[in-house]
Amino acid sequence: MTKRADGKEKRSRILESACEVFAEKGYHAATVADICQRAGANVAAVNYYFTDKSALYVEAWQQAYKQSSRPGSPEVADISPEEQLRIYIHSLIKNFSDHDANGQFARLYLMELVNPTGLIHNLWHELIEPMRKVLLGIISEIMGAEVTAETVLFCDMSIVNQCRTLLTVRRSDLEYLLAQPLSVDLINRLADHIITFSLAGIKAVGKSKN
Amino acid sequence: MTKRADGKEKRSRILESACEVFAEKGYHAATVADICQRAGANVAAVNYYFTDKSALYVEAWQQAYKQSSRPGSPEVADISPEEQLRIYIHSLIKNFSDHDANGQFARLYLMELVNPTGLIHNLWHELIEPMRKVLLGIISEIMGAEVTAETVLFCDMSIVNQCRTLLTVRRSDLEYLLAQPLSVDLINRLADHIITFSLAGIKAVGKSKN
DNA sequence: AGATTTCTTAAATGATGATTTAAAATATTA
DNA sequence: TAATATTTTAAATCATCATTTAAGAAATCT
Repeated sequence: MTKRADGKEKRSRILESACEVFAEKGYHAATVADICQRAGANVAAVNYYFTDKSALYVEAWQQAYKQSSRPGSPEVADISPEEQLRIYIHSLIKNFSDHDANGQFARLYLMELVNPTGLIHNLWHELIEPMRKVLLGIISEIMGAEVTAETVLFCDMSIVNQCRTLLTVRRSDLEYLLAQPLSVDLINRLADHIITFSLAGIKAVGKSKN
Repeated sequence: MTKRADGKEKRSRILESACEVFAEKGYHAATVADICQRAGANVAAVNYYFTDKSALYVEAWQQAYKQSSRPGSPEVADISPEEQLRIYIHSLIKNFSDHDANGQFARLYLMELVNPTGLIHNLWHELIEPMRKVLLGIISEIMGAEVTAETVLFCDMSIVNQCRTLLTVRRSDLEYLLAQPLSVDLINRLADHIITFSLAGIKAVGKSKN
C-alpha cells in the first residue's frame, strides 16, 4: 500500500517551525509544544514523524542547512580576491540578517556554538568545515603566500565575527543602538563598513607579518 | 539575636557556582541541582537564600559584574587614543579568555544577548551602556569629529565582536582550529592581531567617509 | 463498498527539575 | 547549660515538558 498524498505536509510544517523555534531559542529553551503549536499540529506528531525532540533537532539542522544559500566559491576566473571578499561578506551579511531560511541556519549554528548540545557532532565537520575553506582561501590569496596559517585564521575570525553582530544582537536592540529601523539600506551600509574595515585590516596584518 | 558567623558562606558558594553554571549553559539549560551540587549545598538552600532560580540568576549577574575588571577609561593625560585602544582591546581579550570571575560576566552577557530571559532588563542599561561609552569615546578620538555616530558605532561593533570570538567558540574547538593549546602567548598574539586589524580598519573607514 | 494503511488526536504516563515543608542540626546569647 | 535563632537536610509536592497509547478520522487500493 502506498503513502497518502497529503502525508508529508504536516511533517514539513513541523520541520519548518522547528527551525524557527530552535533558531530563536536554542535547544533547551525550545519546547515541543511551542513548535507543534506554530505548525498547527498535535504534539504526538513529533513522535510520529521524528521519534524525538533530539532527532527533530538534527533534522531541523539539516533542513536549515539545505535551505541556506551559502556563499559559494565565486567563480574564480578574472575576479580579484578583493572583489571576492566583497561578494563573500555581502552574502554573509545578507544571510545573517535574514530571519527565514538563510538566517535560520546561521542562528542554529551560533546557538550550537555557544551552548553545544552534542547532538550534531557528525554534521559539524561535514557542513561547517567546507564553508570555512572558501573564506580562508580568499584571505590567503589577498595576503600572499608569506603568511602563516594562524594569521589567516585570525583574519577569518575577525571577519566572521564582525558579521555575527547581526546574529548575536536582537533586532530591536540593534535598532535602539543605531536609533533607526533595520532597513535594507542600513544592512548594506553595515556590509560596506565591514568590507572596508576588513580589507584594510587584512592588508595591515599582512604587512606587519613580513 | 544576631546572625551566625558561618552564615553567608554557603550562600556565597552557591552564588559562585551559579555564576559558573549560568555562564556556561545559560539560564534555561542550567539546573538548580547542578548549581547546588557544585556548591556542596542542598537544593533547598537556593530557596532559603535567594527564593528563586530567577532571583539567583539576577544576583549572579550583579555578582559577576562586580567581580569583573572592566576596561576603565585609561587615564587620559598624555596617552594617544591609539594607545588607549591597544590597552582597551588587550583588557577585553584578557577578560574574555578568563574562565573565572572576569570571563563569567562577559559570558553571562553574551548568553543573555543571544537568548534573553527578560530577567535583567533593569540592569542592562545601568551596567552595559557605561561600558560601551568608553570604547565609543576612544574610537571617536581616533576618527576625528567629521564622522557620524553610525560610523563610530559600526567600528565599535567590529571591535567588540572580534573579541567575542573567545566567548563564542569553545576552548577545545578553538584549539582544534588553531592546532595548538590556548596559551597566554596565543591569547596575546590574538589581541595583537585584533589591534592591528582594527586600527587599520578604523583609519580606512574614517578616510572613506570624508 | 469494504479492507487496509496512513494520519491525527485527546488524554495518559513518565521524567526532570523547581519549590516547599517540617524536622534535625548547629551556632549564639544570656 | 538552657533558650533561641539560624542553617541544613531529606523527603514531599508541584509544575513543566517530553513521550506513549489507544482510539478515531481520512486516504488509498481492490
